[in-house]
Amino acid sequence: MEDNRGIPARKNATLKDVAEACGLSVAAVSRYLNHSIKLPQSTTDRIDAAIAALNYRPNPHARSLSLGRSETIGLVVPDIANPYFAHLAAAVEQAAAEYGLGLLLCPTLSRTDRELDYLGRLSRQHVDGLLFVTNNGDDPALARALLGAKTVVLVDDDIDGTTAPTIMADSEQGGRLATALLIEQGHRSLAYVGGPQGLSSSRSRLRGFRRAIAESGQTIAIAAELHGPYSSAHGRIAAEQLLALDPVPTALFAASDEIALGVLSVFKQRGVKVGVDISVIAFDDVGPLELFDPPLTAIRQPVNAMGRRAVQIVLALINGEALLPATELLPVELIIRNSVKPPNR
Amino acid sequence: MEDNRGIPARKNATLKDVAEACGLSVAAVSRYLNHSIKLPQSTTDRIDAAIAALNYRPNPHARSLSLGRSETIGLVVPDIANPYFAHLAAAVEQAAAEYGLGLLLCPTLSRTDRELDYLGRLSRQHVDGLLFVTNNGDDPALARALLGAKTVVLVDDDIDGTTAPTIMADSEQGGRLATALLIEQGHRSLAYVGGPQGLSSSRSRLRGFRRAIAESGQTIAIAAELHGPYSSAHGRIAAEQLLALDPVPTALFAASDEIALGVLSVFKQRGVKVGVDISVIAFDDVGPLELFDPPLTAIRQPVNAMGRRAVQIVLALINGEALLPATELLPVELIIRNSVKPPNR
DNA sequence: CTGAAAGCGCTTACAG
DNA sequence: CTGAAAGCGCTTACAG
Repeated sequence: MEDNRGIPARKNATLKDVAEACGLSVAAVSRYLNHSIKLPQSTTDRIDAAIAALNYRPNPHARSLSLGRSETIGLVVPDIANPYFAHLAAAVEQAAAEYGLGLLLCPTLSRTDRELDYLGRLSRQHVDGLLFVTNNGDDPALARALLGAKTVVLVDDDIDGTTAPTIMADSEQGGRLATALLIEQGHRSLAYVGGPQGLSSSRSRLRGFRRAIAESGQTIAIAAELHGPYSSAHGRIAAEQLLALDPVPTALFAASDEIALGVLSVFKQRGVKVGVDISVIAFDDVGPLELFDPPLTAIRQPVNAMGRRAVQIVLALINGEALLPATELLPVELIIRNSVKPPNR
Repeated sequence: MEDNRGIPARKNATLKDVAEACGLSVAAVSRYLNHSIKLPQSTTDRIDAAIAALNYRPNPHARSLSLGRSETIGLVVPDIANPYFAHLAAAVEQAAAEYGLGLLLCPTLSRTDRELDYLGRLSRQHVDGLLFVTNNGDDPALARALLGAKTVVLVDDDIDGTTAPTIMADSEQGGRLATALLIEQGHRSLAYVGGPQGLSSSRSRLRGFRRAIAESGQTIAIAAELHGPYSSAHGRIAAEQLLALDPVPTALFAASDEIALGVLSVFKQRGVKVGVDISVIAFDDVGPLELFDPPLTAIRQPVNAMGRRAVQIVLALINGEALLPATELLPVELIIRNSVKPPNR
């Protein structure tokens, strides 16, 4: 029993130190720690005491090397500064921690080379699994690289030509709900300001948009269907385009919060009153939309549920459990605020 | 030379495989890879070819175990879903990647036990260094644990009684700039809605607030100095308190974006017009404040510079370089928008 | 059940 | 300069 208060340990205790301290073999202690052995209470007490006295904690690298896994997963996202991904990361980390997994952050800035690089880390067992969010789902090189990866779950979007399990929000239903609200409020000239044309998430939101129109039984003009990155820059460009239209549509559905931000900033700048001159509904609902001018109506993505579910599935994959259904769609929710009003023309 | 297109490698190539493939010892290849040897061009070509053919990549755990370091740092933050920390994480990750360091995400939800746990991971060499953001800087247990940690840099706030290098924004200057703007616009009754009283960041912002008042040469009433967590919940409570005052102050300085969000939501709910009934200035400037109603004036923290600088310093610490000045203050910036106007009473 | 020993895949002090 | 070998700290198949 050593007295080590205050003084930083000269050297970390190893399993060997613990074993010696209580007169056992390292194997016995290791087995005890990994719950693969049953020992008499008196012995386990001795081990616990030695661990406490020596302040022993296993070296994770030795463990990883020996085990061939790291008990760490990676979260591959385009940009962690984006509030949507930040929320996703928080949800993922929390779920991962509950399952004893560490989380390595892998932001790609949407660069395919970085995405491939992180996939490489997976095969080197740097991480045991990867939660993969990409805006390059239409890149064949990515799809090819993904084929060899057995413990990847796609989040938020799928990738053409892969069979990896996928967790997504029900984007089509979201697009449908959003558009139905616009129609219900009386709008008859609508625009879709979408994400990248190649991405399934944006295609689904567009499908929902069209479907709500078809289902309405009304004569609705589709003033525009615009595509581009899920960015505020794209939102700004789209807003300019819409304002140049004649007539300007009376309502628009923006496929992400970020796009809506860009749209709103142009409208604000040009004096276009949201909810009066034009109604706007967004998709994601992660920003402080309730504080916007006016508070923004949006479709809320189930970020927490998606993060948690993705962790569960990657863990099942890591443990070699039976294949799960290829794609899971999680329900979205309509959050009504003040940016959708009946048209005033 | 193997043909492995399409087929996932049966097993990852090791250094031994590479060495055998080109008739060298593992030591030679290892040294070459670590740049601690000079080999003839013909030899290095052979090695490079073998590495490419076998698709060799070093096993990071073996390397870490052998080296006693992991080339990974951890970022300890209260909550990654908070936009301020999300931006910080993005900046840190980018800088870390440039220096070849991985980034492990360590969110604490401000729980001291989790903070201590992450500190433990550091001593187990799970990570080589830690960038540490905490709201518990006044907790003596934390300070004690930090004493033994040689490769920690404190970010954003310091911890009482530690000597760890610290990177912070110049909060006092920020508080001073913010308050000076309010005074300059004619306000004579001000409130400070601050962060936790025990935290140096909030104390500094308060110091700046008082200093600007003292320096103004005007007679200024300090209507309130409120303290609480850097959260929107605290902002909401504070807003209620301020509105209950008689007279209500004509302007307030909120010590974080989050606090401002809470304040604004109460004001919105109660019909208090920001910029008309009361002026508001925030601190952080990471949210889309320009889209708020009205666009929010704020002090901008140099998040990118802080993240980058913190990585540089932790790296210097890891490399055992000479101690650097204890605390670095990075300059803040006043971003004028529309939430501060002259008082109308 | 238990322990001695091999093995995970690297790095590097040491001897040639 | 170069290679054989030890060592990093675990886990676990194997033999007792």
